[in-house]
Amino acid sequence: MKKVRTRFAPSPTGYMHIGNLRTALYGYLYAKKEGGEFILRLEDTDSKRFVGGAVQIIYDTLKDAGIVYDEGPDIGGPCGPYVQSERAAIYKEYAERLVRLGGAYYCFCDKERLDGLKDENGVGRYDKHCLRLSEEEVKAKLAAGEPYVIRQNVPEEGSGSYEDMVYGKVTVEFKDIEDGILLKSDGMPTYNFANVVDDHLMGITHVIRGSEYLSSTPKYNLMYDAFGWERPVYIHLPPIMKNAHVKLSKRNGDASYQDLVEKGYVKEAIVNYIALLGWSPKDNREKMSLAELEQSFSLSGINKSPSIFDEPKLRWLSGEYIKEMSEEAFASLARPFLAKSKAYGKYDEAKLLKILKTRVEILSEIPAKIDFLEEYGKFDEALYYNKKMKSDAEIAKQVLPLAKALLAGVEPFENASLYQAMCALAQENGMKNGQVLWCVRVALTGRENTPGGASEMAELLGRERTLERLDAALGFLGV
RNA sequence: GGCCUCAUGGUCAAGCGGUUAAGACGUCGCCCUCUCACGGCGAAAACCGGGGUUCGAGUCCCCGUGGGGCUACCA
Repeated sequence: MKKVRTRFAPSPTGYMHIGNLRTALYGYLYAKKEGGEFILRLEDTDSKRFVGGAVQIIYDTLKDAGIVYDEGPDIGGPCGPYVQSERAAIYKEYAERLVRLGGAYYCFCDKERLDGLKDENGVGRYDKHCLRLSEEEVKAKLAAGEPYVIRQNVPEEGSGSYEDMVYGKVTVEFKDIEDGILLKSDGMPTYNFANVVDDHLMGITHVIRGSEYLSSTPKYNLMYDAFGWERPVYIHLPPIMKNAHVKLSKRNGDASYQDLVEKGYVKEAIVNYIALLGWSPKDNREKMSLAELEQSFSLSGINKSPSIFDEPKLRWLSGEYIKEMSEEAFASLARPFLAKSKAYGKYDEAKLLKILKTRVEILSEIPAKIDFLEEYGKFDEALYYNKKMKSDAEIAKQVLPLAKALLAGVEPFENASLYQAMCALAQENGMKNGQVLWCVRVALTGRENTPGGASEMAELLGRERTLERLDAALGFLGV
């Protein structure tokens, strides 16, 4: 059995979007699962689309996501170079060979003639005009230095079929395929050609790519056949959609991997989530580490239909990862976001992290959750009202002075003892625990919702600030 | 327009001729509870339509409808 070799062949034209990452992930997972190799190749044959920095983003993203390749531009390998723009001579040689084999031909048609072939809707295929040129004519034109391209010679009759691992049998009539350009006039190959040559030369056994190539695969097979090369196994992936009609893409400003990380989604959750977009394991598990994915990945679990990227679910997964994370791991992930809060550095970090851990799903929620520690000012008395607690501003006027006196002396000034003391206070005054606790919490924070109860908030603020705020709250109430 | 392809709750997604049509997210309700959250329990919610095939169809076939893709000297 031949060793499995898969590849991820992105075009460095910008950010790495989720769909791209998933293609890379599946290629990686399949190779790992089969004990094979995963290769990174850069498809930069279109100089017009080159975007500076895009290559680095690809390296960084893969590395960050834990997708490691065995061969690639930056690490080398036996089939290099792994950058198509550095392989121009190779494509030229193979294109010429394909011409000799009858699978392609030189074409000297200019733009005007080509445009003339199209109808008012811009539809119309090449008419094989230059295929009829004699060998001498071609030689003469070449010698005269006329610009040319090399076109694929697609049969006018018959059809091509192949068995896709996820979509099953796909057949396309040759008459529906145009004689596409393989080698451009600038000497660079088009994707259609480079991809075939490279996949063969790099020993790729399984081609994993988006479904947009489903119907053009027969023409690639025509080339494999003409060269006498073994066709790879094809695995086409359904698209990931932004909504029912639009594919997820950076062009639309949709979330890229980097964006998601910056928003504070846990990386492992992102990888986990995109693995589940278009694929599911036999046992239907959802939360899986990369290592687990490597174990359970299977082609048979790949779906055919497009799936919509659902941020709420990713959010949930991210929260799951946070909850089961160690304190230390959470601390290091949370710190940069903690630093964005005004409260940063002014409170016991361990205590902050503790109350945050079960309340945060994405790290960027952190600042807003603790800003009340530093943002405090007059607030609406209506906050004291709570039907279930049976509390309101009037109750607060009674509770707060008592609480202030009490809290001045509680030792230690910690959650448990504070809670106990406040409950005792409630009892002594014939009140419900909630009446005291609710009022104190509101007085201390000025917020309807806070990441913890009255006693936790008090501990966090410390005695001094707690008493200050109680005073201030009393002042707001006009007491 | 032509060609390829897809179609189970709002979303992801099991199912691969016989099921009360899983599960997860989200939503809603209840419990826990010092708010929020966590945790626990529960509910609502789906086989695009029409023809076949079959004793029996979400599952197979055809047509329709709707979606996506390709139809570039882009990948």
